[in-house]
Amino acid sequence: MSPQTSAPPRRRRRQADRREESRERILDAAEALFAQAGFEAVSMRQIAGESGVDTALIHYYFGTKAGVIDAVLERRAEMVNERRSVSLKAYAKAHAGRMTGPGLVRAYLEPTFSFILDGTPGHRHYGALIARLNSAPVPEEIGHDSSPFDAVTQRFVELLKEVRPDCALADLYWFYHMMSGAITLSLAQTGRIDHLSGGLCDSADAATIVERMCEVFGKGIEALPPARPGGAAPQP
Amino acid sequence: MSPQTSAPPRRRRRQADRREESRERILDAAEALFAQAGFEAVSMRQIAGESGVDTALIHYYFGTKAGVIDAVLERRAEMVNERRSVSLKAYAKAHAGRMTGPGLVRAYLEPTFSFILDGTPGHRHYGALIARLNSAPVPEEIGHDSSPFDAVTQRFVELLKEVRPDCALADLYWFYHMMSGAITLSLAQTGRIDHLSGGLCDSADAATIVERMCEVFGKGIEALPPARPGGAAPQP
DNA sequence: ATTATCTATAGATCTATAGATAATGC
DNA sequence: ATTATCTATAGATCTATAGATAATGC
Repeated sequence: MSPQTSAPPRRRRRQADRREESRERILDAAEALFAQAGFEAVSMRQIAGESGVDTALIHYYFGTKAGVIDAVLERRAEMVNERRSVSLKAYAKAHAGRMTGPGLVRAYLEPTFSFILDGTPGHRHYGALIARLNSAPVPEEIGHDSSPFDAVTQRFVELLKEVRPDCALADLYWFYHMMSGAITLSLAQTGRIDHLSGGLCDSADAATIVERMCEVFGKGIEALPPARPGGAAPQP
Repeated sequence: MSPQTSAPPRRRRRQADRREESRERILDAAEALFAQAGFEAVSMRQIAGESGVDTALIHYYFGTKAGVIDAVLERRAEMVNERRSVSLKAYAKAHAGRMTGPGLVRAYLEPTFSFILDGTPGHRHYGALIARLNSAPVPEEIGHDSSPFDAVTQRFVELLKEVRPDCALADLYWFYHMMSGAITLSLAQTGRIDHLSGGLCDSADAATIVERMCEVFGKGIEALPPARPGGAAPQP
């Protein structure tokens, strides 16, 4: 049944292909190891061992260890970000003037969870890695130029403001902060909630997490207080 | 103005005091460094340097590097946990039969935030450290026997069940998971929300965080769905 | 006599690079 | 001629311990 009939359809791989394959193998291994043990706990030798190349080759492609994690993050960051951005834009357009808390929350969460938790093992490792980075102080030398993410976040807060125009901006940022914490812990996939719940919860069940988060945060945003006159004056 | 008049009131410190002081200095330095950079990124030499002792002394007191972080965590864990436990018990007793979402959430959050975020710098470093550990896979070799924390968490979920007896237990665990994420990110004190909000939010403002969380999660718990007949049957 | 602390160092890493070699590209 | 890959190693760590020394305790 093997299609050995015709001449081998793909000839010896070209350099560009081998290059790309080696780079990907290195990044896959690094992504998994960094997610599992943290950047500092992983050695170049381990990455080399896991990916079946020599440490010298990793340096050849990525320069330094910091270069490796930068490449790991860059490889997926733009796609997540782009999906979030598109989803928010679509929701805002389709529901202009009648956006709801749960609807807006879902527009933000859906692409995140479906891309990362429902993706390949590599995507899940990436999620666990950014959860780690997100819980560390911001100027962490390595990777993580957060500016593209920040733009989408600002847009999300602007839309929150349309759902709750009476709220102080600071409180909407706090609301985002809470959601962000819940997202981060979910992407971390630590297995703690599975253990705590005696198996009732499954960290990998992205659909359920999204539903519960839409409910809780969609309703929760209604509970934010209206801007207090004593507080910082909303911009006129 | 210096009270040089009387003979030095405290005589040469005894061994037990010096021992304790050295241990504390080491733990303080380690706590701060681990919180800032993560366990693996910190060397025994750094801890020694920061605390003004030799690396050999750290090994003398704590055996290994893992022993150091164990001691760092143990030093504060019980107090946080005890405070949470007492607070929950008091709330449950005072409001038996008429507990509310916001009230119960506050009973859980208050001791956590007032103890850690409003404590000494050491307490805040401890908060940032457990935030890091919380975002890492669970069997992390080091420290963190979570069982005492787990007991209080289980109690909290039981009380949630009294507020929302119609909910599936799994969904109450998911609710706890979301809260836990928001707590974790708050304790991490990464400064991201301060930056994102252009200074409108202050990560160190424990009182505001607690208020907003009580509002959002106190209301949010109302949004959880009632147990679905198709789902796992609630225990009779 | 015991305990706290320091000196010195073994032994095992780890990152990074220089330089050789083999394959592909033109 | 260029590019991918390996060999070998320099140089800088890092954890941990053995053994000496100084102070306290009894």
